[in-house]
Amino acid sequence: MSSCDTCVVRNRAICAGLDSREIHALNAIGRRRSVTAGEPLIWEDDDSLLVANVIDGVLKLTTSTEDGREQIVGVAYPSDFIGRPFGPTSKASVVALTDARVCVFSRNDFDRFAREHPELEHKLLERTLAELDRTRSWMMLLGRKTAPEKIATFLLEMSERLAETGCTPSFGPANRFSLPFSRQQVADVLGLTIETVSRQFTKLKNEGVIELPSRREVEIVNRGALVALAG
Amino acid sequence: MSSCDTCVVRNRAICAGLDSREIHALNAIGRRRSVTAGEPLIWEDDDSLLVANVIDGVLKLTTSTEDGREQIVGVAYPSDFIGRPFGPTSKASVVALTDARVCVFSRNDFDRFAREHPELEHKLLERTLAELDRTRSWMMLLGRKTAPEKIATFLLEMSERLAETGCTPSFGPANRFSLPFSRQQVADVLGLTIETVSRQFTKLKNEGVIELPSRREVEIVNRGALVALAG
DNA sequence: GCTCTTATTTGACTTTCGTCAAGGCTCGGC
DNA sequence: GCCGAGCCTTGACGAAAGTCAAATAAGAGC
Repeated sequence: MSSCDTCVVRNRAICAGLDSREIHALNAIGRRRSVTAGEPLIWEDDDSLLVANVIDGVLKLTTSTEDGREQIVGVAYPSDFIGRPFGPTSKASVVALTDARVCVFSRNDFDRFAREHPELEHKLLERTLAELDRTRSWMMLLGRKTAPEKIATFLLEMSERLAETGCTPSFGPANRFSLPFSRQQVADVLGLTIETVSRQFTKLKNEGVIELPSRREVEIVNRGALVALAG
Repeated sequence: MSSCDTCVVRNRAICAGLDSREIHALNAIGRRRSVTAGEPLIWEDDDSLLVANVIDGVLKLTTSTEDGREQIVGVAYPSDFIGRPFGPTSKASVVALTDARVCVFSRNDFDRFAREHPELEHKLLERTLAELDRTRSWMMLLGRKTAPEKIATFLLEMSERLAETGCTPSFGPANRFSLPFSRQQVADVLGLTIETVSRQFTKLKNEGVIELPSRREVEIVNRGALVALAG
């Protein structure tokens, strides 16, 4: 039995739509790998040339300047695809935010397989287009929103994306969730400093918009206010 | 004779790789359209549901907040693909920066055609992946770079992208070029205000890094300095 | 339960960039 | 060549967010 048969993201990842023979072939070139929180999967500039599907956990995609400033340019959740098939490798690191399991492929193997399976390429295309949309709306946030707007937008996005992840069919956005990010990582997503993030969180708490039961936990108390603040 | 036969971007756009029968079929569902500078091709939120290839000219992709702040989230040059095939339409406007010619398709027609032509989907996938890379590196700029760094990076990128456009094989980046952007539009690309852009341009001119022969013309005098400033 | 390490919060101060307000320059039309 | 509308530049000022420094709190390991 191939590990794909028991894969929890089998029907949501790009593998969906492949028949059992194809799945078997794909399984033959891939392997499962666990990554512990904080561990890198791909380094910026490395040419390890691998791509992967996220099975479980959350990973960040980052780019950095030489002097160490970091920007998180993407976040990968279960069923998301990671890496850069075809053409040049992109200059981004992938690091696990939580303990994670991924299904990795050598880029060459994956490229070859994909070229032979249009249905897979189509799934990948749809996913990439959706990711581009999301990335572009994040550009608006980075370029034009104020710190309070950024924080509000971020919390709303989190409440949606973390709700999707669950196995139970989601009933809309979650009002309470555990952030997969530290304060510094939130800052790296939003193009802010850790101090500004902290101050904005505190401000929202004092205004009764959110509760912060622990460092990573967030509870949205007044969603309407958050939506209004998001701009 | 189909208009594709004389198309100047025929070998660079996603149409490349299609055989003459396929090109004929694609030609049948598309039509050429001219857009004058400033004219919109797609409105944010409109469901005109069209996609297009850029033949000639430069167009901007923008998103806006309700209160009128604008962010340019992409720039389309000749041979680039515009629009959102498959799935929901993305909330972005497309407006011509210069007079432009595009080859437009109804989204439904295009989707159907693409699903039947894996080679075209593959080209589109490669293009979308490349665009995602570019967009992500722009996120780093928006989130983490200072105004001087943004301006320097912008000028270097312009000198590269505008060089590619020419018919003659490009000999590296152009040192003198005509910006397809007004100052306000440069500000909208970089997440700055028009005043800050103007001040930074003036500063670079005073430092002898660039020359500004006219409003839209830029000459890079000291590329090394610009690279150093870009961070 | 205690201690140590590390993340987070908070405060005071600085810097950068945005805002507001003139003024000047271009370029297209005559 | 002259005129005028719209862009662009410049200056003075203010506000938002960054920096630096210290205090506090939360977990991890014992």
